[in-house]
Amino acid sequence: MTMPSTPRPGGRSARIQAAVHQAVRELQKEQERAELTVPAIANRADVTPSTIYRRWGDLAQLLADVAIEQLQPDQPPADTGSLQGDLRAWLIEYFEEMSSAPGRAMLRDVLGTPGHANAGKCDGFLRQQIEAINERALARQEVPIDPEKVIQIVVAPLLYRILFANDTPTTQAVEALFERLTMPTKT
Amino acid sequence: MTMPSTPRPGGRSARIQAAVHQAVRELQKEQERAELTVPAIANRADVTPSTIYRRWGDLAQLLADVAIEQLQPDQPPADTGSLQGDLRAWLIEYFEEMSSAPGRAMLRDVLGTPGHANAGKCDGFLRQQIEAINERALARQEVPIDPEKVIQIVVAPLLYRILFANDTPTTQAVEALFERLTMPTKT
DNA sequence: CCACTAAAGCAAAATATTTGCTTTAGTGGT
DNA sequence: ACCACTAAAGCAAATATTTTGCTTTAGTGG
Repeated sequence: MTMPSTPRPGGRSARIQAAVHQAVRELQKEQERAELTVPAIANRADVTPSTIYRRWGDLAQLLADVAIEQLQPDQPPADTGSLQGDLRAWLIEYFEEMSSAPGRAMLRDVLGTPGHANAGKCDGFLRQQIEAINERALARQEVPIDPEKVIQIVVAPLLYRILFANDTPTTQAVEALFERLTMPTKT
Repeated sequence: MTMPSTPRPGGRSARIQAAVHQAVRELQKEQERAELTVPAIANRADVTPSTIYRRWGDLAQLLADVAIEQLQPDQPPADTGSLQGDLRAWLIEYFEEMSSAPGRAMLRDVLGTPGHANAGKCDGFLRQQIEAINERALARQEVPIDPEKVIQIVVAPLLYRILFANDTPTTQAVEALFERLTMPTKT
């Protein structure tokens, strides 16, 4: 039932994909976006451009693919000893990352791409992390929080500010929204 | 103090811009995005491609420019007789538009583009419309609503769903969030 | 070890983008 | 009304990119 994302996971395909992804990440750090071109990436990855075009279609889709990979959480949220602590710490860190220039670029790459699959994964990752926090909370006999609520009350407004208002939410702004989660009757 | 967006508003520049914008809108309706290319647009607009490249830089920026123009409200929100009615009606219509395929495409074009100026305009338009509703409310002796609240509580979560969850919010979903605005103590 | 297949390489062709220079349309001064 | 001036458009040659048909290679299963 496991449909592998690459038909031959252990082999050449995977190596090429890794090389191309790494080339993208390297070049993103080294130069302007304007010079981040498919031939340049192919060259750095020691691959022919046609390989990239055939596998990813175009630059936008490749960048979205790389962005998603980087957006994927590599660690579970830190354990601070309580659900509230875990959630607060994770939210602060998450929005610090998303407000940064590279974070914004990743969001652009993911949202600017036609296929919705990528944006959907972002949502998935977010929920996974919240679930992970909830599971730890359950193990501690705490009462879990509705992930949907976290997203609606904290995540969505902050992403709105980053995406539409070009605002960089301060830690205080994150905490202010966080409070609404736990003190639902307060304004 | 008015810095004109085009240096010679009444003249050739404006005509060319109009022709190019219209060409984009026409072609967007007629064909796939893949065939929506700068040379094709130039051809339809009876303009040389280099004009487009020099004025807009590339396809993405041109599309973002056109999207912003279309996102700009052409009418003030409908007058239903009360602030709540105006706001509810406007929100429902707004999210119907944004959930549609063309609406999503416009959001993609705007958000996928590096310069943040465009996304910022979206936020501006939104607030303008809310302000317009508030001004009418004031004229009716009603108490206005904080635009920031509307955005945080209703707009941001719905945009999140459209952008990240590929969800098409129902009218009921819009209304459910709308209620939170006016009944702040309820869940 | 051999046959099979999916994906990569290669190179030529097709497209798109950039660029230097020329031409045109609008602006302001007389 | 004319003339000089300028910003933007047109044009065409030079580059760069993307696409494509075919060949080669690496991994898979028998």
